[in-house]
Amino acid sequence: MTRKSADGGGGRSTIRDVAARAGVSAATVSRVLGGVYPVSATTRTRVLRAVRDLDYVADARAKAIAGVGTPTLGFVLDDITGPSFALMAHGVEREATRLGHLCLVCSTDGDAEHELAFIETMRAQRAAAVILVGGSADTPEYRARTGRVADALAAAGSRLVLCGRPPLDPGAPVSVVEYDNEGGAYALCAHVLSRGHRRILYLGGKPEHTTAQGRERGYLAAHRARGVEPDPVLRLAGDFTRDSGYRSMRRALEVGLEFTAVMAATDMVAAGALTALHEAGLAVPGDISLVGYDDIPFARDLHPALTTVHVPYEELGRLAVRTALEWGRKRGPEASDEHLLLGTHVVVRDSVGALVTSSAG
Amino acid sequence: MTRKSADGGGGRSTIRDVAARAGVSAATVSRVLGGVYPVSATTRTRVLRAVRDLDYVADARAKAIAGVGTPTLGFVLDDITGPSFALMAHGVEREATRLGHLCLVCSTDGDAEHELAFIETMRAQRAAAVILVGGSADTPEYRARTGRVADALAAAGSRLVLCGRPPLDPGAPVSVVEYDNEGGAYALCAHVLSRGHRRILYLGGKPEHTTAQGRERGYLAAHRARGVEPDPVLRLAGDFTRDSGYRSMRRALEVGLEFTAVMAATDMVAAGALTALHEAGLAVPGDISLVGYDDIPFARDLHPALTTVHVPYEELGRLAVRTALEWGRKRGPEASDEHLLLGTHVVVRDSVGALVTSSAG
DNA sequence: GTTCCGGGGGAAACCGGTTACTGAGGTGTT
DNA sequence: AACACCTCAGTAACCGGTTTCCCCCGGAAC
Repeated sequence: MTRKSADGGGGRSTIRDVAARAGVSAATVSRVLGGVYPVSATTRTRVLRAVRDLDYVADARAKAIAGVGTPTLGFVLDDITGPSFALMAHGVEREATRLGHLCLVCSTDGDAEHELAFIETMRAQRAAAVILVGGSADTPEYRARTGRVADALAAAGSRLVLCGRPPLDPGAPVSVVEYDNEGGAYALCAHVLSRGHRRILYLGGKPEHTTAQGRERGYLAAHRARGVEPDPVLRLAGDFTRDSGYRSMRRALEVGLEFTAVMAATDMVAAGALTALHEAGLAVPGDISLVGYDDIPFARDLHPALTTVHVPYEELGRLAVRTALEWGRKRGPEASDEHLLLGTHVVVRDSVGALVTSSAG
Repeated sequence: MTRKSADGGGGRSTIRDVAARAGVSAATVSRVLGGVYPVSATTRTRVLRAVRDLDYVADARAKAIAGVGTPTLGFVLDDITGPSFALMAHGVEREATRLGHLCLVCSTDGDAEHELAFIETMRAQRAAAVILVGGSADTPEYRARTGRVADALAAAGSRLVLCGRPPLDPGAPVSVVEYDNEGGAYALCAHVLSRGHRRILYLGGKPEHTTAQGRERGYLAAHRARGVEPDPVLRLAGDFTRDSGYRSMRRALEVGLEFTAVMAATDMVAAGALTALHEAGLAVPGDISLVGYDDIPFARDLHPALTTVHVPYEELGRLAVRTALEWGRKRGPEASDEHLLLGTHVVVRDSVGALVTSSAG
């Protein structure tokens, strides 16, 4: 018994098995399944019968190689566990399947090496596009290497999309869909400053991380626009996790830093910081004001509800795939490298109080 | 100029392009890249040179069809946005890539139709396994249909894995990796009862949802074990979102339900409920005690920190892929349908207080 | 100087599909 | 009755790889 088994439904059957069972050629089976080519009614039913009997499904890889496959799209993120990443991932996935694409996903845990490797895999998969979600370390080598894979992808007719990550060097064949990271931070910090605060503790991320950098820039710019020089002592590095916020806050309290407000780089960080503040017996916003960034769903369930910056993360993800796919369609003329910048807005809740100064300082 | 361009790096080149450029046959290129077959040093360098010049990467689909591809594994979840789903997804993804598999992902937003369609797509992709993550509506038709796709997958040498979802009818060729949903709820509820509470409001999920059912069973069983008959009025349906918790809690308060503690079906629901309680001026746990389920990272940042049930979600995801893949390996002998049940434990924080009754009730 | 051996590489078959080309058979027109 | 035309199905080439089979050629052994 060869592997060309004609058993009823048992095992992976090929189009030839179906053809044999229906007493026709493989081409005919393909045509019946494919749709448009004229096939007589009796043949069609015989073929469909065989297909059903064998529970046949055409091999998608073979179809793909023949040029009629479901297109695929790869996307990479740091860690699906982060709420804002999850939101973007959701947007990407929803829009991709809406447009009939499959999603290959990979998380890197911040490992640039791994990211590059995955992109290479996507190139091998002939993915229609690769979407890089979330910030990254921004070293010159990194930009150069990412630029190179962007070139490789472009040469293969694919496309690299940066989603929520700043552009590479100009000229790199990438599409960029990001939000106004710095502007959001600026507006948020301005809000805190407008309530009278002057010593605002900034709980940041990794110094080389682009998202952290953008938010810190906004923090600094808002200060300077008000004519207050931010104290460098008040800027703490960390990462974007809840635990980092908790630890940083505790340490700040222990070493006796002086501040009346805290601006956390993310809502997660803010959540950890809030817990540390509570544990220290400090009231928010009575004693200390606190703001976050991202407006994750949970932000409003913290106590007090967290004032933060809303970022249209899911929309960002959707736009990333739409951009990638549209680019692929109209490639011909002079497909300029798109760069979309979505707006953010601060959502004021209950976590920042007005600071009444005894005198006009 | 035909499409067989031999340009330097520009565009998708085939193995034949590389062969032509290196002045060898396609077979030789394949052998150089493949590894083991003896190839002379000079030929090897010539081929590698051509590969580099053309920036050639073998088409993964073609390799797959020839039987030497990177295996793929599909996984389906309700909504990546839910923290516990995200945790499982992370586990699945990490373990899959650790074992050298690619991940095709799809979220269904609870649409069973869509779930079935995706599984069919995975069958066409010849996925090594398909992992269904999270609960589902448990109707007889659903079990029957899922059983059928499980059969189809099994016939194709693939495998369906249910992760965090109860088994199908016995005999269905599926692997199950779940946690003790009911047991966790039982322990949690027992804890609340042990602090003196007798009227515990249960904020549940959709009645047909298996996860919701399991937790409710635990709630009921704990009551009965204590000899207290739970008041049906205290069981509210909803879904597993924060908003649902908020709304249900408000409504419960408005209609004047009497209770001294709240057991939310998930931490998300608990978070919404907590905010509603705060807004109503009720202290937790002073006036009302509150517990959740899932132990999502945020649970400890609520105020008060939430007592809840810890579920090893990430481990669950990892185990799901390991189970699936091991099954595929040892298929021969008498690959019994595995069923793993992971334990949970309640983590006591600050959200439930002791109820002092005026007299022994 | 033959024969034998084995290393290295090419031709061709194969994986599982699609599709351009070809041709058989039936119908309609003059 | 002859011819054109249309419908439908089969043959074969192709997609981009891998692998089997076979041959050629150089060196060692006799």
